[in-house]
Amino acid sequence: MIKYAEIESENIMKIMSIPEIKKYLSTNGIKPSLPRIKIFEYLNNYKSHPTADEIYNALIDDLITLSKTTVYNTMDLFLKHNIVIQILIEENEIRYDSLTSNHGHFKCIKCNKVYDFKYDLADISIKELEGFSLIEYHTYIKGICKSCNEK
Amino acid sequence: MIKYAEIESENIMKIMSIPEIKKYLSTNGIKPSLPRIKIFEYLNNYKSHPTADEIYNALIDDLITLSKTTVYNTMDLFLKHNIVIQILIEENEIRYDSLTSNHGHFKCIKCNKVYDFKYDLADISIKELEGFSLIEYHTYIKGICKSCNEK
DNA sequence: AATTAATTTGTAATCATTACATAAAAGAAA
DNA sequence: TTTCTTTTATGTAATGATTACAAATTAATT
Repeated sequence: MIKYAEIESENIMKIMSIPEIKKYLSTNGIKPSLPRIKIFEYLNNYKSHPTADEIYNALIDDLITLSKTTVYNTMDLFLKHNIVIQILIEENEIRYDSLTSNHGHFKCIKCNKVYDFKYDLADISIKELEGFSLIEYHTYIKGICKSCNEK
Repeated sequence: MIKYAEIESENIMKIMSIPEIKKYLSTNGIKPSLPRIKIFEYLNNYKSHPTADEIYNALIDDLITLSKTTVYNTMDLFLKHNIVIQILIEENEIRYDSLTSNHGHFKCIKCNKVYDFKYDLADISIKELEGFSLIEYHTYIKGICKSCNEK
Protein backbone atom coordinates (compact mmCIF):
# COMPACT_ATOMS: atom_id res chain seq x y z
CA MET A 1 0.00 0.00 0.00
CA ILE A 2 1.84 3.04 -1.24
CA LYS A 3 1.02 6.40 0.18
CA TYR A 4 2.20 9.39 -1.74
CA ALA A 5 4.70 11.65 -0.11
CA GLU A 6 3.80 15.23 0.42
CA ILE A 7 5.20 17.16 -2.45
CA GLU A 8 7.41 19.97 -1.30
CA SER A 9 7.75 21.71 -4.62
CA GLU A 10 4.85 20.93 -6.87
CA ASN A 11 6.36 22.95 -9.62
CA ILE A 12 9.13 20.47 -10.18
CA MET A 13 7.64 17.12 -9.26
CA LYS A 14 4.76 15.36 -10.98
CA ILE A 15 2.93 12.30 -9.77
CA MET A 16 2.08 9.84 -12.54
CA SER A 17 -0.66 7.23 -12.76
CA ILE A 18 0.23 3.67 -13.69
CA PRO A 19 -0.97 4.11 -17.30
CA GLU A 20 1.06 7.28 -17.53
CA ILE A 21 4.12 5.47 -16.22
CA LYS A 22 3.63 2.64 -18.72
CA LYS A 23 3.44 5.13 -21.52
CA TYR A 24 6.40 7.09 -20.21
CA LEU A 25 8.57 3.99 -20.06
CA SER A 26 7.50 2.85 -23.52
CA THR A 27 8.07 6.26 -25.01
CA ASN A 28 11.58 6.10 -23.65
CA GLY A 29 12.28 2.70 -25.12
CA ILE A 30 11.78 0.66 -21.97
CA LYS A 31 9.41 -2.25 -21.93
CA PRO A 32 7.08 -1.65 -19.00
CA SER A 33 7.39 -4.84 -16.99
CA LEU A 34 5.86 -5.02 -13.55
CA PRO A 35 9.06 -4.47 -11.56
CA ARG A 36 10.00 -1.55 -13.79
CA ILE A 37 6.63 0.09 -13.36
CA LYS A 38 6.61 -0.36 -9.61
CA ILE A 39 10.16 0.86 -9.24
CA PHE A 40 9.49 3.91 -11.32
CA GLU A 41 6.27 4.56 -9.48
CA TYR A 42 8.03 4.44 -6.15
CA LEU A 43 10.83 6.61 -7.36
CA ASN A 44 8.62 9.21 -8.94
CA ASN A 45 5.54 9.25 -6.77
CA TYR A 46 6.30 8.14 -3.33
CA LYS A 47 9.52 9.10 -1.71
CA SER A 48 12.16 11.44 -2.93
CA HIS A 49 15.61 10.31 -3.89
CA PRO A 50 15.79 6.79 -2.51
CA THR A 51 18.81 4.51 -2.59
CA ALA A 52 18.55 1.13 -4.34
CA ASP A 53 18.26 -0.44 -0.93
CA GLU A 54 15.38 1.82 0.05
CA ILE A 55 13.58 1.00 -3.17
CA TYR A 56 14.07 -2.70 -2.57
CA ASN A 57 12.81 -2.52 1.01
CA ALA A 58 9.85 -0.41 0.04
CA LEU A 59 8.70 -2.83 -2.65
CA ILE A 60 9.63 -6.29 -1.38
CA ASP A 61 6.36 -6.77 0.53
CA ASP A 62 4.41 -6.11 -2.62
CA LEU A 63 6.76 -7.67 -5.19
CA ILE A 64 7.78 -10.59 -3.04
CA THR A 65 10.14 -12.08 -5.59
CA LEU A 66 12.01 -8.86 -6.25
CA SER A 67 15.77 -9.06 -5.94
CA LYS A 68 18.19 -6.29 -5.22
CA THR A 69 20.02 -7.07 -8.42
CA THR A 70 16.83 -6.28 -10.29
CA VAL A 71 16.65 -2.91 -8.62
CA TYR A 72 20.22 -2.16 -9.62
CA ASN A 73 19.69 -3.47 -13.15
CA THR A 74 16.55 -1.43 -13.51
CA MET A 75 18.20 1.74 -12.29
CA ASP A 76 21.01 1.20 -14.77
CA LEU A 77 18.45 0.76 -17.51
CA PHE A 78 16.63 3.93 -16.46
CA LEU A 79 19.93 5.77 -16.39
CA LYS A 80 20.85 4.58 -19.85
CA HIS A 81 17.54 5.84 -21.16
CA ASN A 82 17.91 9.11 -19.30
CA ILE A 83 14.75 8.91 -17.25
CA VAL A 84 16.58 9.04 -13.94
CA ILE A 85 19.72 10.67 -12.65
CA GLN A 86 22.04 9.67 -9.87
CA ILE A 87 22.53 11.89 -6.87
CA LEU A 88 25.74 11.70 -4.89
CA ILE A 89 25.67 13.46 -1.58
CA GLU A 90 27.09 10.95 0.83
CA GLU A 91 29.94 8.67 0.04
CA ASN A 92 28.79 5.05 -0.03
CA GLU A 93 25.29 5.71 -1.24
CA ILE A 94 23.85 6.44 -4.64
CA ARG A 95 20.41 8.01 -4.68
CA TYR A 96 18.11 8.28 -7.67
CA ASP A 97 15.85 11.03 -8.94
CA SER A 98 13.27 10.81 -11.69
CA LEU A 99 13.51 14.53 -12.29
CA THR A 100 16.20 14.73 -14.91
CA SER A 101 16.37 18.42 -15.70
CA ASN A 102 19.06 20.42 -13.96
CA HIS A 103 18.17 21.29 -10.40
CA GLY A 104 19.73 21.38 -6.98
CA HIS A 105 19.41 19.12 -3.95
CA PHE A 106 19.34 19.96 -0.29
CA LYS A 107 20.04 17.25 2.26
CA CYS A 108 19.04 17.82 5.86
CA ILE A 109 21.70 16.52 8.22
CA LYS A 110 19.11 15.99 10.94
CA CYS A 111 16.23 14.19 9.25
CA ASN A 112 18.23 13.05 6.19
CA LYS A 113 15.47 14.16 3.86
CA VAL A 114 16.56 15.30 0.42
CA TYR A 115 14.75 18.25 -1.09
CA ASP A 116 14.79 19.46 -4.66
CA PHE A 117 15.18 23.09 -5.46
CA LYS A 118 15.09 24.96 -8.73
CA TYR A 119 18.54 25.93 -9.76
CA ASP A 120 20.30 25.56 -13.06
CA LEU A 121 24.04 25.87 -12.95
CA ALA A 122 24.04 25.84 -16.75
CA ASP A 123 22.72 29.39 -16.65
CA ILE A 124 25.89 30.61 -15.02
CA SER A 125 28.84 31.54 -17.16
CA ILE A 126 32.13 30.43 -15.68
CA LYS A 127 35.10 32.20 -17.19
CA GLU A 128 37.65 29.69 -16.02
CA LEU A 129 35.85 26.99 -17.97
CA GLU A 130 35.93 28.70 -21.32
CA GLY A 131 36.96 26.18 -23.94
CA PHE A 132 35.62 23.36 -21.79
CA SER A 133 32.57 21.35 -22.85
CA LEU A 134 30.15 21.22 -19.97
CA ILE A 135 27.93 18.16 -19.97
CA GLU A 136 26.55 17.46 -16.48
CA TYR A 137 25.78 19.96 -13.77
CA HIS A 138 25.51 19.07 -10.10
CA THR A 139 24.58 21.27 -7.20
CA TYR A 140 23.86 20.25 -3.65
CA ILE A 141 23.73 21.84 -0.26
CA LYS A 142 23.78 20.31 3.20
CA GLY A 143 22.22 21.86 6.23
CA ILE A 144 19.14 21.80 8.40
CA CYS A 145 15.73 21.94 6.80
CA LYS A 146 12.98 24.33 7.78
CA SER A 147 10.93 21.62 9.39
CA CYS A 148 13.83 20.52 11.62
CA ASN A 149 14.69 24.14 12.39
CA GLU A 150 11.19 24.74 13.68
CA LYS A 151 11.28 21.80 16.06
CA MET B 1 60.93 12.80 -6.10
CA ILE B 2 57.86 14.94 -6.23
CA LYS B 3 57.36 17.25 -9.14
CA TYR B 4 54.84 19.98 -8.72
CA ALA B 5 51.80 19.90 -10.94
CA GLU B 6 51.18 22.77 -13.20
CA ILE B 7 48.80 25.04 -11.47
CA GLU B 8 45.78 25.74 -13.57
CA SER B 9 44.35 28.52 -11.47
CA GLU B 10 47.07 30.19 -9.46
CA ASN B 11 44.56 32.43 -7.86
CA ILE B 12 43.01 29.67 -5.85
CA MET B 13 45.88 27.28 -5.20
CA LYS B 14 49.01 27.97 -3.19
CA ILE B 15 52.08 25.79 -2.97
CA MET B 16 53.57 25.59 0.51
CA SER B 17 57.10 24.84 1.61
CA ILE B 18 57.72 22.16 4.23
CA PRO B 19 58.20 24.72 7.02
CA GLU B 20 55.00 26.44 5.95
CA ILE B 21 53.15 23.13 6.03
CA LYS B 22 54.52 22.35 9.50
CA LYS B 23 53.34 25.69 10.72
CA TYR B 24 49.97 25.33 9.00
CA LEU B 25 49.34 21.96 10.60
CA SER B 26 50.41 23.19 14.03
CA THR B 27 48.28 26.29 13.77
CA ASN B 28 45.34 24.04 13.06
CA GLY B 29 45.97 21.84 16.06
CA ILE B 30 47.65 18.97 14.24
CA LYS B 31 51.02 17.70 15.31
CA PRO B 32 53.18 17.74 12.18
CA SER B 33 54.46 14.19 12.00
CA LEU B 34 56.32 13.05 8.92
CA PRO B 35 53.41 11.16 7.32
CA ARG B 36 51.08 14.09 7.95
CA ILE B 37 53.49 16.56 6.42
CA LYS B 38 54.12 14.41 3.36
CA ILE B 39 50.44 13.69 2.87
CA PHE B 40 49.52 17.32 3.14
CA GLU B 41 52.37 18.29 0.86
CA TYR B 42 51.19 15.85 -1.77
CA LEU B 43 47.61 16.93 -1.42
CA ASN B 44 48.33 20.62 -1.56
CA ASN B 45 51.33 20.93 -3.83
CA TYR B 46 51.50 18.10 -6.21
CA LYS B 47 48.38 16.73 -7.70
CA SER B 48 44.89 17.99 -7.46
CA HIS B 49 42.15 16.12 -5.68
CA PRO B 50 43.60 12.66 -5.15
CA THR B 51 41.85 9.68 -3.63
CA ALA B 52 43.31 8.03 -0.52
CA ASP B 53 44.61 5.30 -2.76
CA GLU B 54 46.36 7.77 -5.04
CA ILE B 55 47.97 9.46 -2.07
CA TYR B 56 49.16 6.11 -0.77
CA ASN B 57 50.62 5.06 -4.11
CA ALA B 58 52.30 8.39 -4.63
CA LEU B 59 54.05 8.31 -1.28
CA ILE B 60 54.80 4.66 -0.63
CA ASP B 61 58.17 4.73 -2.43
CA ASP B 62 59.31 7.58 -0.23
CA LEU B 63 57.57 6.61 3.02
CA ILE B 64 58.13 2.91 2.65
CA THR B 65 56.35 1.99 5.87
CA LEU B 66 53.24 4.00 5.12
CA SER B 67 49.99 2.12 5.41
CA LYS B 68 46.71 2.89 3.75
CA THR B 69 45.04 3.06 7.14
CA THR B 70 47.36 5.92 8.00
CA VAL B 71 46.26 7.78 4.90
CA TYR B 72 42.62 7.34 5.85
CA ASN B 73 43.27 8.24 9.49
CA THR B 74 45.18 11.31 8.45
CA MET B 75 42.49 12.46 6.06
CA ASP B 76 39.91 12.05 8.81
CA LEU B 77 42.09 14.10 11.10
CA PHE B 78 42.51 16.79 8.46
CA LEU B 79 38.77 16.80 7.90
CA LYS B 80 38.06 17.15 11.60
CA HIS B 81 40.37 20.14 11.73
CA ASN B 82 38.86 21.61 8.59
CA ILE B 83 42.02 21.80 6.54
CA VAL B 84 40.67 19.55 3.80
CA ILE B 85 37.31 18.88 2.25
CA GLN B 86 35.95 15.79 0.59
CA ILE B 87 34.92 15.85 -3.03
CA LEU B 88 32.33 13.42 -4.31
CA ILE B 89 32.06 13.22 -8.05
CA GLU B 90 32.09 9.54 -8.77
CA GLU B 91 30.41 6.96 -6.65
CA ASN B 92 32.93 4.70 -4.95
CA GLU B 93 35.68 7.27 -4.64
CA ILE B 94 36.28 10.07 -2.21
CA ARG B 95 38.70 12.72 -3.32
CA TYR B 96 40.33 15.33 -1.11
CA ASP B 97 41.05 18.99 -1.58
CA SER B 98 43.17 21.22 0.61
CA LEU B 99 41.32 24.28 -0.64
CA THR B 100 38.52 24.55 1.86
CA SER B 101 36.73 27.71 0.79
CA ASN B 102 33.65 27.29 -1.38
CA HIS B 103 34.50 26.61 -4.99
CA GLY B 104 33.45 24.39 -7.84
CA HIS B 105 35.02 21.34 -9.42
CA PHE B 106 35.14 20.25 -13.01
CA LYS B 107 35.95 16.65 -13.85
CA CYS B 108 37.01 15.78 -17.37
CA ILE B 109 35.43 12.54 -18.49
CA LYS B 110 38.31 11.93 -20.91
CA CYS B 111 41.46 12.54 -18.89
CA ASN B 112 39.79 12.30 -15.46
CA LYS B 113 41.55 15.42 -14.27
CA VAL B 114 39.68 17.49 -11.71
CA TYR B 115 39.91 21.26 -12.03
CA ASP B 116 38.95 23.88 -9.48
CA PHE B 117 36.99 26.91 -10.49
CA LYS B 118 35.92 29.95 -8.55
CA TYR B 119 32.29 29.73 -7.72
CA ASP B 120 30.49 30.30 -4.47
CA LEU B 121 26.99 28.92 -4.29
CA ALA B 122 26.56 30.72 -0.95
CA ASP B 123 26.29 33.96 -2.92
CA ILE B 124 23.10 32.78 -4.56
CA SER B 125 19.82 33.29 -2.81
CA ILE B 126 17.48 30.36 -3.21
CA LYS B 127 13.88 31.19 -2.41
CA GLU B 128 12.79 27.61 -1.92
CA LEU B 129 15.33 27.23 0.87
CA GLU B 130 14.15 30.13 2.98
CA GLY B 131 13.97 29.02 6.58
CA PHE B 132 16.61 26.37 5.91
CA SER B 133 20.08 26.61 7.45
CA LEU B 134 22.66 26.14 4.75
CA ILE B 135 25.94 24.71 5.94
CA GLU B 136 27.86 23.08 3.10
CA TYR B 137 27.83 24.02 -0.56
CA HIS B 138 28.86 21.68 -3.35
CA THR B 139 29.10 22.37 -7.04
CA TYR B 140 30.59 20.19 -9.71
CA ILE B 141 30.41 19.84 -13.44
CA LYS B 142 31.40 17.00 -15.70
CA GLY B 143 32.48 17.39 -19.27
CA ILE B 144 35.55 17.60 -21.48
CA CYS B 145 38.37 19.90 -20.54
CA LYS B 146 39.96 22.42 -22.85
CA SER B 147 43.13 20.42 -23.19
CA CYS B 148 41.22 17.29 -24.28
CA ASN B 149 39.01 19.35 -26.57
CA GLU B 150 42.05 20.65 -28.38
CA LYS B 151 43.51 17.21 -29.02
C1' DA C 1 65.49 4.64 32.04
C1' DA C 2 60.75 3.85 32.84
C1' DT C 3 56.08 5.12 32.08
C1' DT C 4 52.43 7.06 29.59
C1' DA C 5 50.29 8.95 25.65
C1' DA C 6 50.04 9.60 20.77
C1' DT C 7 50.77 7.81 16.29
C1' DT C 8 51.22 4.34 12.89
C1' DT C 9 50.54 -0.11 11.10
C1' DG C 10 48.53 -4.73 9.41
C1' DT C 11 44.71 -7.66 9.24
C1' DA C 12 40.13 -8.53 9.20
C1' DA C 13 35.36 -6.90 8.75
C1' DT C 14 31.77 -4.18 6.43
C1' DC C 15 28.74 -3.06 3.01
C1' DA C 16 27.09 -1.02 -1.33
C1' DT C 17 27.59 -2.29 -5.84
C1' DT C 18 28.73 -5.41 -9.70
C1' DA C 19 29.60 -9.87 -12.18
C1' DC C 20 27.88 -13.77 -13.64
C1' DA C 21 25.31 -17.78 -14.47
C1' DT C 22 20.77 -19.67 -14.06
C1' DA C 23 15.75 -19.41 -14.02
C1' DA C 24 11.56 -17.53 -15.42
C1' DA C 25 8.69 -15.06 -18.51
C1' DA C 26 7.43 -13.11 -22.85
C1' DG C 27 7.33 -13.17 -27.74
C1' DA C 28 7.89 -15.28 -32.32
C1' DA C 29 7.72 -19.11 -35.39
C1' DA C 30 5.89 -23.33 -36.65
C1' DT D 1 -0.56 -25.33 -28.74
C1' DT D 2 4.29 -26.52 -28.89
C1' DT D 3 8.94 -25.26 -29.71
C1' DC D 4 12.48 -22.02 -30.11
C1' DT D 5 14.52 -17.55 -29.14
C1' DT D 6 15.03 -13.38 -26.74
C1' DT D 7 14.32 -10.58 -22.91
C1' DT D 8 13.81 -10.09 -17.89
C1' DA D 9 14.50 -11.29 -13.33
C1' DT D 10 16.85 -13.67 -9.74
C1' DG D 11 20.42 -15.63 -6.33
C1' DT D 12 25.03 -16.19 -5.15
C1' DA D 13 29.55 -14.93 -5.24
C1' DA D 14 33.10 -11.43 -6.13
C1' DT D 15 34.87 -6.70 -5.82
C1' DG D 16 36.86 -2.89 -3.75
C1' DA D 17 36.84 1.31 -1.07
C1' DT D 18 36.43 2.34 3.60
C1' DT D 19 36.34 1.29 8.55
C1' DA D 20 37.19 -1.35 12.95
C1' DC D 21 40.31 -2.94 15.90
C1' DA D 22 44.25 -4.46 18.26
C1' DA D 23 49.15 -4.59 18.24
C1' DA D 24 53.48 -2.23 17.37
C1' DT D 25 56.12 1.74 17.07
C1' DT D 26 57.38 6.36 18.20
C1' DA D 27 57.29 10.50 20.90
C1' DA D 28 56.69 12.89 25.17
C1' DT D 29 56.83 13.06 30.15
C1' DT D 30 58.22 11.81 34.72
